[in-house]
Amino acid sequence: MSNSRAPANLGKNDPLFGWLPRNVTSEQVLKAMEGDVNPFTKRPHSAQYKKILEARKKLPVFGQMDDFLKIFTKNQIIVVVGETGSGKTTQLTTPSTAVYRVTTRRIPQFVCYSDLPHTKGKMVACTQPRRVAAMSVAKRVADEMDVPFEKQVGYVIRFEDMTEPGTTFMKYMTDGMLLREAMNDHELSRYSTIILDEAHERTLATDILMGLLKGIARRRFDLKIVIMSATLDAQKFQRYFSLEGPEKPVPLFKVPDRTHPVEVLYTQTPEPDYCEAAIRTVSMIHRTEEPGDILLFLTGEEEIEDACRKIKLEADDLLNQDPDSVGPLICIPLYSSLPPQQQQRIFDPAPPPRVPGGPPGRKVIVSTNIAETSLTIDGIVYVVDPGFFKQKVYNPRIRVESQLITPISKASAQQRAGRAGRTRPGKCFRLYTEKDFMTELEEQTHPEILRTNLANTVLELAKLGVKDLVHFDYVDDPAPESLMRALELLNYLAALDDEGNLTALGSIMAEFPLDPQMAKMLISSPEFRCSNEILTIVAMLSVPNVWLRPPNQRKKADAAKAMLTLPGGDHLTLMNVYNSYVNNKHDKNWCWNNYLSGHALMQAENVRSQLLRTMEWYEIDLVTTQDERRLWTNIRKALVCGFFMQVARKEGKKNAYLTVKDNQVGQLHPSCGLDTSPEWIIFNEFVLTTRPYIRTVTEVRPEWLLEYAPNYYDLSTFPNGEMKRALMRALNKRTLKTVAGMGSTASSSRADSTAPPVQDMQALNVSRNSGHSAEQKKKKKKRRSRR
DNA sequence: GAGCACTGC
Repeated sequence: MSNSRAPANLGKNDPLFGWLPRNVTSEQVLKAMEGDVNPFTKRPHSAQYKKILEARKKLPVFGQMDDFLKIFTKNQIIVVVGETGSGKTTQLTTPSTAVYRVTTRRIPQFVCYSDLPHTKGKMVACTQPRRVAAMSVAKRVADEMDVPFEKQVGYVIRFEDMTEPGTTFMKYMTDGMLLREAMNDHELSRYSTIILDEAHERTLATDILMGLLKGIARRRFDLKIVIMSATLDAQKFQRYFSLEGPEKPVPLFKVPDRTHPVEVLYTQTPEPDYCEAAIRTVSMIHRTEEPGDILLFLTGEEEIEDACRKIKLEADDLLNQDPDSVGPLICIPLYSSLPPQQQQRIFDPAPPPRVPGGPPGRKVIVSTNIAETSLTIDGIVYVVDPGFFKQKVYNPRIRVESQLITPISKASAQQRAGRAGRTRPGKCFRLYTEKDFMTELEEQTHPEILRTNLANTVLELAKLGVKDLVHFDYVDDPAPESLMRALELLNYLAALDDEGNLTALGSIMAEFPLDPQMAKMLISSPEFRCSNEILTIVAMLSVPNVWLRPPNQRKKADAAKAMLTLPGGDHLTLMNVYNSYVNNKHDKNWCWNNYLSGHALMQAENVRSQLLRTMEWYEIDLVTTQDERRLWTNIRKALVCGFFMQVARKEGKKNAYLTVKDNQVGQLHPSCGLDTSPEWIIFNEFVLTTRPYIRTVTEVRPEWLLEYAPNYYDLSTFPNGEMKRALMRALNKRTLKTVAGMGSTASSSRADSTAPPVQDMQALNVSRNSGHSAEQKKKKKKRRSRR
């Protein structure tokens, strides 16, 4: 075991070195905590720390730390739950002045005092599902341990590595980040203990990490694992992590989470319209309940904005009618696509009384699920819970993801209610009956792995060295159809060979933080001499929508968008927007005047430079063709290399398109910037909203499909129909051209190989397709005449 | 002629 990462100032004679980390007792930890010198920095404890320590000493809660250390030292894997209480109320046990409560937050610190990762050149990792949590918790823990932030205690999230190699031993990180590390270090050998926090959220990354860690634990006896979760899942994890079989569950440590009691009220009868009922309830609280802020949960942007308007109207009416008994009210919307500055408004104080001594004001926050876990707002006393949220569901049969408004789970309902009791006792109004709560709501929200497209995950698993994806030890097995769809896609992309093994190309694809289609397109793009452009397009496709469309300025916003739109296709328009943004020196005012989200564009720039670093690492050239006439054609060919499975052909009239092989009918989305409706298109998304829509589209030529995706467009296996006939016509045209003297090229030989290795892609020849430019000119002329 | 729940790499 190497000590190279241990701080240099730690000598062999250090008393800490003599500790047996696995047998540490609470007395030893207390001694270390109370000593003059901080054992982690070797510097004197700060005055502030000593003051806190004095207060701690008065509290008889150290017994729990002892219990934890006993369990932790004796076992390789344990589950820790924070009991949020159940049933109608939660108990208030100790006053909130308690300085050294044992909470789930403190567990990683106890782990450090016991594990002493810095003495053996290792680290303790603690994962979080969200970036903000990783950052803020790391900061707090550094303070509590009396060590400098971003030194001994640091964090790693995408774009930000706030750790110091050799010094940091307590590392907070997002779950996705640890998964990335595992791709290149399958044993996670840098860590002596790994803590998975918020495991009950069951994010895709946490689920995969759980499977990996269980495997690593069998090989690395020196690795300890702590799973932290809400109560409801505990038994499941205890059984899952048992290396000796589910009848011998791993030990559980319970931490009481202290919050204020929340009174939960149900409606007597079901509410037919939850939005209307929600507004009515907020109004009722405002009229009849004690002062205190309100949090209302709705499902999406439109609902929220609408509710805010109505609540404000009603409250203003009330204020005018009866200024002596009700105070003023502000209503603040909260959802993730709001610019950060507007999100900050939730921390504004409630408005003051209209006249001195009059009834106090009230703040109402109308929010999506974001306020359920990601953002905490102090001062909330009333929660209004209609019982719904929007959930992503994936249909592997037609390969479509959509958002559905669905009832929440009991666990979610409990979490929402808890938001009312953070500062003082509160009330939660559930807009459904108690009977429905008991009988209709599921215990838990379905884990993400059951509801999502697994293409990315399967590629990650392959890169993680998992040989048998179907029999991998999942906490919950994903749907076999989803796995099959993912394997199929990755095979067509040549990331996996016919035996399901990772190819050289697939290995590089996995290194990019992108969907496999986009990674493939980016890696292929130098062959078309347009990697510079594809890089931009990929970055733009990786960030949220850049187009702003404020409800009262839609026409202006649409006009601004039209100015930046290129008729060639939405992908080209995205590139144009990015280039204009850069040419205008990243000016926020320029963004604002053009109804563009400066925030999203900044993100795109960030993503672009991150991807560029990966490209450089793998020596993928950044090039732009000198022949401008061909640039757009080449970009579209590169699109085909990644997205050949997302192609549709025009069918009949009215902009209806039929997707290749999946046979789904969809319309061009109204946001689409094409000025014609071409026969063949390639699309980025097929979305199911009020109708099936095809979004972000660009015209392609059928002969490119045959040429760059010969396996998928193998006409001998293609289902009969108009689509096949159209492709046959294209094939015949191409054969004629080839015979006419362009000479045989790599494409004909490639048609038979299943998974072209990376170097084979060098064989793609760009110079062959000059024949199309004449056709395109004709088309342009046609377009112009129609205007 | 319409939306984008929320994360994460």
